[in-house]
Amino acid sequence: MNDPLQLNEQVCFPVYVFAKEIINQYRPLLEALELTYPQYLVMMVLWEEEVLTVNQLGEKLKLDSGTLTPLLKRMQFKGFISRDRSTVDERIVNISLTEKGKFLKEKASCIPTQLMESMNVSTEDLTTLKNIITKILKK
Amino acid sequence: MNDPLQLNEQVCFPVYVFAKEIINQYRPLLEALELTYPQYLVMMVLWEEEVLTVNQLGEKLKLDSGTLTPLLKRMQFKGFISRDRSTVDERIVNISLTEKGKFLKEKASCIPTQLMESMNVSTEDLTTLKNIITKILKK
DNA sequence: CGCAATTATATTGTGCACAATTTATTTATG
DNA sequence: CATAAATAAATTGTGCACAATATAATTGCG
Repeated sequence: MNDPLQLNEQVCFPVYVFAKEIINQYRPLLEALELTYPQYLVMMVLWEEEVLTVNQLGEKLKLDSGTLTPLLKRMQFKGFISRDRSTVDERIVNISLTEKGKFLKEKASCIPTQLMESMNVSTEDLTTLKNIITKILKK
Repeated sequence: MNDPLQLNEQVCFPVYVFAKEIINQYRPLLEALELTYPQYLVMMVLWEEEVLTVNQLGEKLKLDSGTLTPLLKRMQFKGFISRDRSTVDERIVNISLTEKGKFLKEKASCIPTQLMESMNVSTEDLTTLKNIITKILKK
């Protein structure tokens, strides 16, 4: 009988390493766009929706204001987004794309394909992976 | 045709969220042992091997000295490990368990089971997950 | 209306994670 | 043997990630 307190026995450790490895694969591609991986996630959400509150971004990306506030300030400083406090409800900060931010989508268009190539995985494994993880996360 | 630059289309995003979620599930369990997740990984390796250099730890855990040095200092401060510069080769720092560190294994023994319960996943999905990820990481 | 509870964001503090560089030691080579 | 190259940790700096708390605005209830 194997010791469950062994690294090899763990499922969580490969997941942890894999997540880091994905971000490392993204890094050089995103560097060309002056984005980090979490910042790229923010951009993806905004390319879909244009305007979102900090809260809504946090719900979609599973990040809290302690992470998002400084991250968004850095993105604002780089000119990709603007942060505007709502006049209707002054507690709310609306995040929207600048023109520069909108244009960035074109430059990013090749990234998903490039990443797939660099990971070199079958589409089948990828869908299985996604399905299982999504199922688990639903709880 | 779907836009590949949409969050829903991504496989990487669920992996990223899942990895964070795993660590969040561990957090309350590990807090009782005064360990963080990366520190727990170090302990697991040392429970298997007793003595390892910083480099060897880094290879097993896929972490570099910039991460490990301060992390190991915190673990030393808490009294779980000792850090001893090798007399044979003074570049090397050997990491070993203290008595307190060895005893901690008993307190940790219930963690794998508890975590499985809190995640509430079938063993089957878990093995599939592990197999796919391990296959990808081999490259 | 007035004030307590709630909500939205920001701040503070700790701990990774990693790139880039530095320091110290060891090894290999001319 | 001297010194250049390589190796092992440590340091520095940036950027998450999250807990805990603070601040400010809004809502709801007596």
